[in-house]
Amino acid sequence: MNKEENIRHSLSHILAIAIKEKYPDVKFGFGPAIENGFYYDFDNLKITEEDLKEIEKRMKHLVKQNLTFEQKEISKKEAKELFKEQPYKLEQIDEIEGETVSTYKTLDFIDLCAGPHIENTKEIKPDTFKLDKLAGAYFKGDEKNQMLTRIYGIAFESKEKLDDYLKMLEEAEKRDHKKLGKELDLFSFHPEAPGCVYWHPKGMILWDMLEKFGQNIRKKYGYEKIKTPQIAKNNLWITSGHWDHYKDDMFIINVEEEIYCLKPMDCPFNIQIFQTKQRSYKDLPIRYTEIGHVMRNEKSGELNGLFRVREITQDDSHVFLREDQIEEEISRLIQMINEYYSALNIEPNFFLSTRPDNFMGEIETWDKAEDDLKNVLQKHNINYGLKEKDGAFYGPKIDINIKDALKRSWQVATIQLDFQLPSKFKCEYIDEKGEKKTPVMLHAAIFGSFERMIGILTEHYTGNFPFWLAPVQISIIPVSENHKDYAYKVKQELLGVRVEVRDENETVSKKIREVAKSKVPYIITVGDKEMQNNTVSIRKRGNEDLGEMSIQEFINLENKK
RNA sequence: GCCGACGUAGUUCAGUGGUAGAACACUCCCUUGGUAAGGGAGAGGUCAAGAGUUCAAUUCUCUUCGUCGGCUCCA
Repeated sequence: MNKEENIRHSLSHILAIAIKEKYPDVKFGFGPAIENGFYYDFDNLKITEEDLKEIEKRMKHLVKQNLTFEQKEISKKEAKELFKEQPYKLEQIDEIEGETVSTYKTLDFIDLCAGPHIENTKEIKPDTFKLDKLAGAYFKGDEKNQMLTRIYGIAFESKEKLDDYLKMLEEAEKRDHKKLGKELDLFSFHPEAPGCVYWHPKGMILWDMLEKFGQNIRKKYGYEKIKTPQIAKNNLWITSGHWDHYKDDMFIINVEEEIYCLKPMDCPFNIQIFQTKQRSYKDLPIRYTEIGHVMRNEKSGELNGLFRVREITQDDSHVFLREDQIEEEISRLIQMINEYYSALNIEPNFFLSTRPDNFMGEIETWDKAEDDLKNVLQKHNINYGLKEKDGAFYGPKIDINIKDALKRSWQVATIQLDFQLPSKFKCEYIDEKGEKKTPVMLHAAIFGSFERMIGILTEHYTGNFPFWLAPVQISIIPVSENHKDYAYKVKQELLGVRVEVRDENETVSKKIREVAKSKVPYIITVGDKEMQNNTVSIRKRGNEDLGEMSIQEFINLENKK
């Protein structure tokens, strides 16, 4: 434990004291140190963000009193007597191992807490922390439990570090894809279709380029493109097991007294295509890829810009294979993922997600599947985190997460190893002995969804998309009316490049300003000089003047990269 | 879904219990231009929607919808 963490932990304790003074009847939950600060959960606390200011003031006052934290181990029996009015603390006492529990005392406030804390609040400078925001949070993170009121604070060792953090938040705001999406005219949302994206022409270029980029790589790895229905009868998902797990989150339509669903995922359809023929072991692996439009009724509070939508477009793949092909095929997928993300200049963070509580099938099968995934990760020397119990109900997964501007982690790519669905659907192939066998299935998405990926990329590049992705690649600004024709001539020579000619009746400065704000990679200016020399003057995004050159010189320059 | 904050012109935002404001964008006119805003005029709003309190509500209260930050969830 480092000092900063001790400070944060101690501040949560001080927060509890300040709250207790003003709201004597509160019940205390947990109050840990977290990244960038701390929080404390309270029950029976009705409070608004307005009140936080006063509490923060009181905390600063308390900190200045040079208060001490006295640690004391007491017996569980003693603790239960001490915390008899505190139901959440009593529950914690029962869960702590051993005969004694640790308490910390400051003034006359005693908290159940393993610590450690700093020794004295004089180690905390009042200008290094502040209360941040309010949130509801379920006790122990379980939806079935009571929702407590959580107060978040941010705290650092020094004012400089706090200021750096606040500055990072400010910068993150500028990178926010929801803001950039509006400014760069990429997409919009409307109240009539919450969680569904309206793609504008410029956003659609990003989409199309990414789709092409992805499909080219998929082709190279032997994937064949398919397309499957948007709605289907619910028995399909009863068979797959999704109905049991997710029916509340599916969009359901009644048609002629039957129940249809908007498809929430593509897998069963892929299986049905596999089943249209008798398959030989020699046919495997069969690799399908699909741009899958799936609809999931995500809870309203979970929607978040492009990161969490209800209408999701996955770059989905399903591979049917023999057991002896598992490692090789997963290796190929990892290779493919690395190829994608290195081209996008993004570092993928790998995770292994293991068997959830509501799993389908046999534990032995799961253990083997998890081992298979581990082996491949190790073979590729990949450092991966563990997401325990976070697998799909039909199989464990390798997930790839990427952080947004606010450093929140979002799952993008996923590789899922599935022994369950093929057998649920009685999928089979004929092996070399002429016997029927059930294939294994891999589910994989590389972007995850186009929506989320475009959100992530927008924040990653702060809207400064690389040349190949930029919706407008070059803006040509004619200096005056007389140079318009030449500007269009230059445009014609830049065949296959997304070029716009800014010939509206405005000053050059103004047009430069507008184009620069729209983050176009290159600005070409043409006037008398260029017309005479048959050249263009080029300015690169970021205000770098490349000077005058011929169009061919410019093309060579960009191609070299 | 839950907790909290927010919702005023196309956009970014002021503002008020008594006829609704700016900047940018838009339209028109002047200007024919050399690297981040040339000048002028005009148009544009049921102040998210609904209900209540009030002589009067964009402003106060409640409900609904939406957005954001968390929690939960994420096949």
